[in-house]
Amino acid sequence: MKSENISLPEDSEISSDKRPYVSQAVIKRLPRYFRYLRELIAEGTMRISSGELSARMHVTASQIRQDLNCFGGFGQQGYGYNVHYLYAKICEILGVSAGFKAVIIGAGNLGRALAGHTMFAKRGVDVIAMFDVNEQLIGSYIGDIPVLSMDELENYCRTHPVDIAVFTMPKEAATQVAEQLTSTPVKGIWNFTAKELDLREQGKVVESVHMGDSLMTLCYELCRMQETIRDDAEEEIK
Amino acid sequence: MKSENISLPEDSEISSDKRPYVSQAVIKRLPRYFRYLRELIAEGTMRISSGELSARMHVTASQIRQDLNCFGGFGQQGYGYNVHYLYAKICEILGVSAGFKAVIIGAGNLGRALAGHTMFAKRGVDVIAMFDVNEQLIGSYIGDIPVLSMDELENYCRTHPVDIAVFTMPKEAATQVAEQLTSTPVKGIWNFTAKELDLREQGKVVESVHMGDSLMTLCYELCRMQETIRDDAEEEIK
DNA sequence: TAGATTGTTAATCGATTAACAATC
DNA sequence: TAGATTGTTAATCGATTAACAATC
Repeated sequence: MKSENISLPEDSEISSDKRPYVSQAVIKRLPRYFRYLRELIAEGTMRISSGELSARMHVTASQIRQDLNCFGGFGQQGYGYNVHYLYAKICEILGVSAGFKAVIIGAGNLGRALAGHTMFAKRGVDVIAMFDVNEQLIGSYIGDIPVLSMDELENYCRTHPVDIAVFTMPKEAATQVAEQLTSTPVKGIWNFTAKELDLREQGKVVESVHMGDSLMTLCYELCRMQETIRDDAEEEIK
Repeated sequence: MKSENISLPEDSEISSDKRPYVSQAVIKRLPRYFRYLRELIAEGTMRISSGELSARMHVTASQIRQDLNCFGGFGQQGYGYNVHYLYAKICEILGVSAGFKAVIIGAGNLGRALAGHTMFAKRGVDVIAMFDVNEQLIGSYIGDIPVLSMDELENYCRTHPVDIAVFTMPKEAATQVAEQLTSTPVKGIWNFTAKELDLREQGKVVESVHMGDSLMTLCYELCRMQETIRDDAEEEIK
């Protein structure tokens, strides 16, 4: 940063520069960069150009450079990008080293599938507890994660540094649980229920995994495919 | 449709009209319409205008009309949309009545979570079998879905009308299983593994649920939120 | 008929791609 | 220095919104 004697303009520059608008389109692509960079590291690749990466990821080199430059100049002209450095930067942007703590609400199959997944650890998220209404499960452990009673949820979240609540309980409970979390430090909901939640007013972020929507997109594509086959067959007859 | 005596121009019109380009952006929104229409039906609402629906869904009325008109004029001037009719049309577009059959590959927690879900039935997809390598599970039932040996997968898919394979097994197996499916009638892969699959050359559609990406998006938002809080605090000090 | 609301065209906005000067 | 590749600006492309004529 250039040092100037007049500090006022620089100060105001920082606060406006610090939060440049990054479009949702770019944000949604960041995790994909994260995955590919991990792959490159696993392969032992030290450096990569936007051109090489674009070939691998099936996107344009231009887009890669454009995306990365939303957050700063991570590359070097004539050289490309240092894989380790770029990965570190992406991790920083995505909060991998932020030490976020999560609880899973619902210890059914889905909750257990997530609890047993390496996904959280890979992304620096620490799952510290699970909650369920099932008396049979309360007190047990899934891996090394304790299953606690739903009755304790609110109190637990108030007395522990929980950042994220993962919603894997039946969707009927979603609204009520969301309410219980209003006065806790939980700031993010990772929602697997079909219920659409809007907690912006409570100052919480909701990220939903709409599995049903994904399935329907697949079905749509299958329909189009069948149409194409049928049309081609008709074309044949002609 | 207006009837004309000269039929040739009409014929060519149909084949070019039948597959109008529908953007990915529109396609990704269709399942959301599906969900809101189900909600309206459950509430007993018979008719809705694009304006009312837009308020509910937090999108513009213009977008709703634009989206729906990609597939045809489902509304009526001065009236709006008949909820049941529109729902039927959306179902048709999304293949809800196409009778797609699916198999789930991997009877672990995730596979079982999906098997027990109402999601498939609601979308007209019939899960007819599950597959696993675990001898303990083979021969058992999850709900009314039989768990079969992975060894039988290829043969089963060849002798049954399977449209969709759901990938819930460890990601290490993804490529190999995809290969096993090449010569089967399976045309769609619903992929829950972190492995990126491109099976366009084999004429298959892949729809992936990248849960890890979703989690990272949430973490990104949490980071931004914390930044804002910190910045506001600094602002306070000044 | 008058009012409402669609279907559709035109205007705007944003995101992607191309191009190239800067620079390692 | 010459070659390579970034960072960034400008051009293009596509998606969203606005507007309104058509029409129920």
